[in-house]
Amino acid sequence: MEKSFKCLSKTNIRVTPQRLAVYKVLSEGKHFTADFVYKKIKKGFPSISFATVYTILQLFKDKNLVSESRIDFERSTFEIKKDPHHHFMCRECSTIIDIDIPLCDTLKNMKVAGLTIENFQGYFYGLCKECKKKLKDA
Amino acid sequence: MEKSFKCLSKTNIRVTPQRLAVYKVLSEGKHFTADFVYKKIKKGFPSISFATVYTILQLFKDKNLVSESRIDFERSTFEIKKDPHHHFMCRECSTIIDIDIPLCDTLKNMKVAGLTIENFQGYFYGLCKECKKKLKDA
DNA sequence: GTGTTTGCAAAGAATTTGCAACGAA
DNA sequence: TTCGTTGCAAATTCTTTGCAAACAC
Repeated sequence: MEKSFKCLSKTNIRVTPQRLAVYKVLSEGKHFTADFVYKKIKKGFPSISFATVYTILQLFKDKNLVSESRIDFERSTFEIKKDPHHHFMCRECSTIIDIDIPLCDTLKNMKVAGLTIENFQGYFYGLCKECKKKLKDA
Repeated sequence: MEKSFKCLSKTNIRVTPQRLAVYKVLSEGKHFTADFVYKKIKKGFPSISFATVYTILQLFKDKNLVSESRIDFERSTFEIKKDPHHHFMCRECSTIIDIDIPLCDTLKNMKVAGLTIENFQGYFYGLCKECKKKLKDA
């Protein structure tokens, strides 16, 4: 019936209000810190605990429902798992943006010195459109 | 006279034994955590403080002498700054290995939605040769 | 000499853990 | 009922900070 509910039960985990709440926040499609997810849920669900949010995010990662990124050195961000893509973070406003460029073949089929590559994350840093404008005008 | 000394004074920072020590450890060319650098120095220089190591690593970063990587989500690693390259980390033994493949042109000259890309880090995850063998034999 | 750097201990921030109470199946 | 999940508070880990003493130039 409900989409979030389906996604969760599909992975054979027990569906709880807390898990649904975390999943719904992430379903907005952006990149969120654990802290942000916690605060957002807290509003409509005051009894939720920080530790629970962390536990759930970890569980979702294990079940391949979400992926974690560390483009921001200070803290992890989480997003609903989707097709492989890269990330950009603005050095001014810290906004994280998806970059949907295909991996070039050298990267995709890479075999280096016997390494078995299972996963690749491209992190791009720089200035977003708005911050570039702001800095130029200043 | 000494190579490390030259590298440091070149950037107009004061040359101290602590800074030389940190620089020498990093000069081994691998990827080290702050903790590792601290412990390594501690042996021949027992009075050195953890805070000093962090301060120095930060300074070196500012002066473009070293670069920081967060391929390991848990902690930062530092290495002497060199030509742009990527990193691989083994999911079994956590070893970090440089990957010296050229960026393909799509990545290098990328302009996406008005973003100004200043820096790019490619993080690869998987199994190193040794761990792959170990797992296969087991 | 003087302003910078160090060492210490304490603070901070993100994340994890132990455990009793609670709740989904 | 039963075992998995939650909430809480405390613990851990990494990193930073404030400040007086020590030191490079």
